[in-house]
Amino acid sequence: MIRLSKLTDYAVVVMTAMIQGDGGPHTAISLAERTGLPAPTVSKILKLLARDGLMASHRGATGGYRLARAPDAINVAQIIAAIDGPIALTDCVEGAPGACGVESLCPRRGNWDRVNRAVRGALEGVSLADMARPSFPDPLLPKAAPALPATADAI
Amino acid sequence: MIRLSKLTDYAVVVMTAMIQGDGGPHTAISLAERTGLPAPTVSKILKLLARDGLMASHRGATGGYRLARAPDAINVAQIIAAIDGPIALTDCVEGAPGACGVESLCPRRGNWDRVNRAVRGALEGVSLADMARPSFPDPLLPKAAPALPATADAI
DNA sequence: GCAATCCGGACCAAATCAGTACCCTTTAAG
DNA sequence: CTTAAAGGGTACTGATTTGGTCCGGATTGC
Ligand code: FES
Ligand code: FES
Repeated sequence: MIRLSKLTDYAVVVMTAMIQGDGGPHTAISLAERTGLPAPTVSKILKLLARDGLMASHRGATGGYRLARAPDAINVAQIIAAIDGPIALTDCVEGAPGACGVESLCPRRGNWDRVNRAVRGALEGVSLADMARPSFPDPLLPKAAPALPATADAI
Repeated sequence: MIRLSKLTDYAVVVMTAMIQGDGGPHTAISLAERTGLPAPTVSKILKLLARDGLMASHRGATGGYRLARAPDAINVAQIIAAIDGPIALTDCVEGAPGACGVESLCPRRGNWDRVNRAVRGALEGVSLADMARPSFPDPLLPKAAPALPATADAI
């Protein structure tokens, strides 16, 4: 299974929790209470998100975090990049020499970039606003990725 | 970084090495020599691929492995599924109750399926034949995923 | 000044993964 | 029939990554 780190999952939970509140700033502790996640973990996530510019932080006595942009201007790719680092599936990515142990023998160094690009594009097609929609049983896909004709659901 | 397991990377290396040989069966040891990977690891990979029907194996004295299908009839999603298991980015996928610890509080259970579908579609758009192409500096994307307007290359 | 809040990093335990080894079954060659 | 060569399966171990926690310091409002 291509594991997305659990922290990234939590990040989406926290961010959607912020959407549902009013526009005011949210403190890390209040978000932890509303999401049921441990407070230090929430704090860690918020810090990572703020570092990448997805959150606007305000220090001091009445400080807190706010979303830096509108929910539909934030996509899943950005959240993943903030928590897990750049989106690259393999070690043999473009700029890293010597990362892959067999690169001297492997004639296909760099072709994973095509895969990376495809995945990245798919992730950019899903916004935070999409994730925040309460539930949608129908596969209407109003603004998701261009819906390849997925061969089967269970691959 | 969304890590794809290193074994999956190796699987593509091994499979492309098979393409470049003649049509005859390849033994695990000969493939290990040609790819520079340790023999037990190659054997393990081949076993996994054979179990999922991507390889045709022949036992006995003159046995070996062959590709079960043409290179352009095998896509990256299938290889990943064979090595890493089903493609699902998060623990909170459709059929797993209790997998995610916060599911009772999280109102968005199941929305990750949209992301999963998008990624899966992107992966299905890249075939093994694409990966075997010696090198392609141009982003023509002859048969890759429908190319969303990627915002930037460095996300 | 004081209290509340964010900031940055270090730290540890648990889970996962890569790699290896072992033994069994199957098949073809001699 | 016997033997050797190859895949099939499983179990084990060390290394790596991850999730989660903690603490001291900086910043702002009351
Ligand atoms: S360089 Fe890593 S797979 Fe070839
Ligand atoms: S159920 Fe897992 S994120 Fe909500």
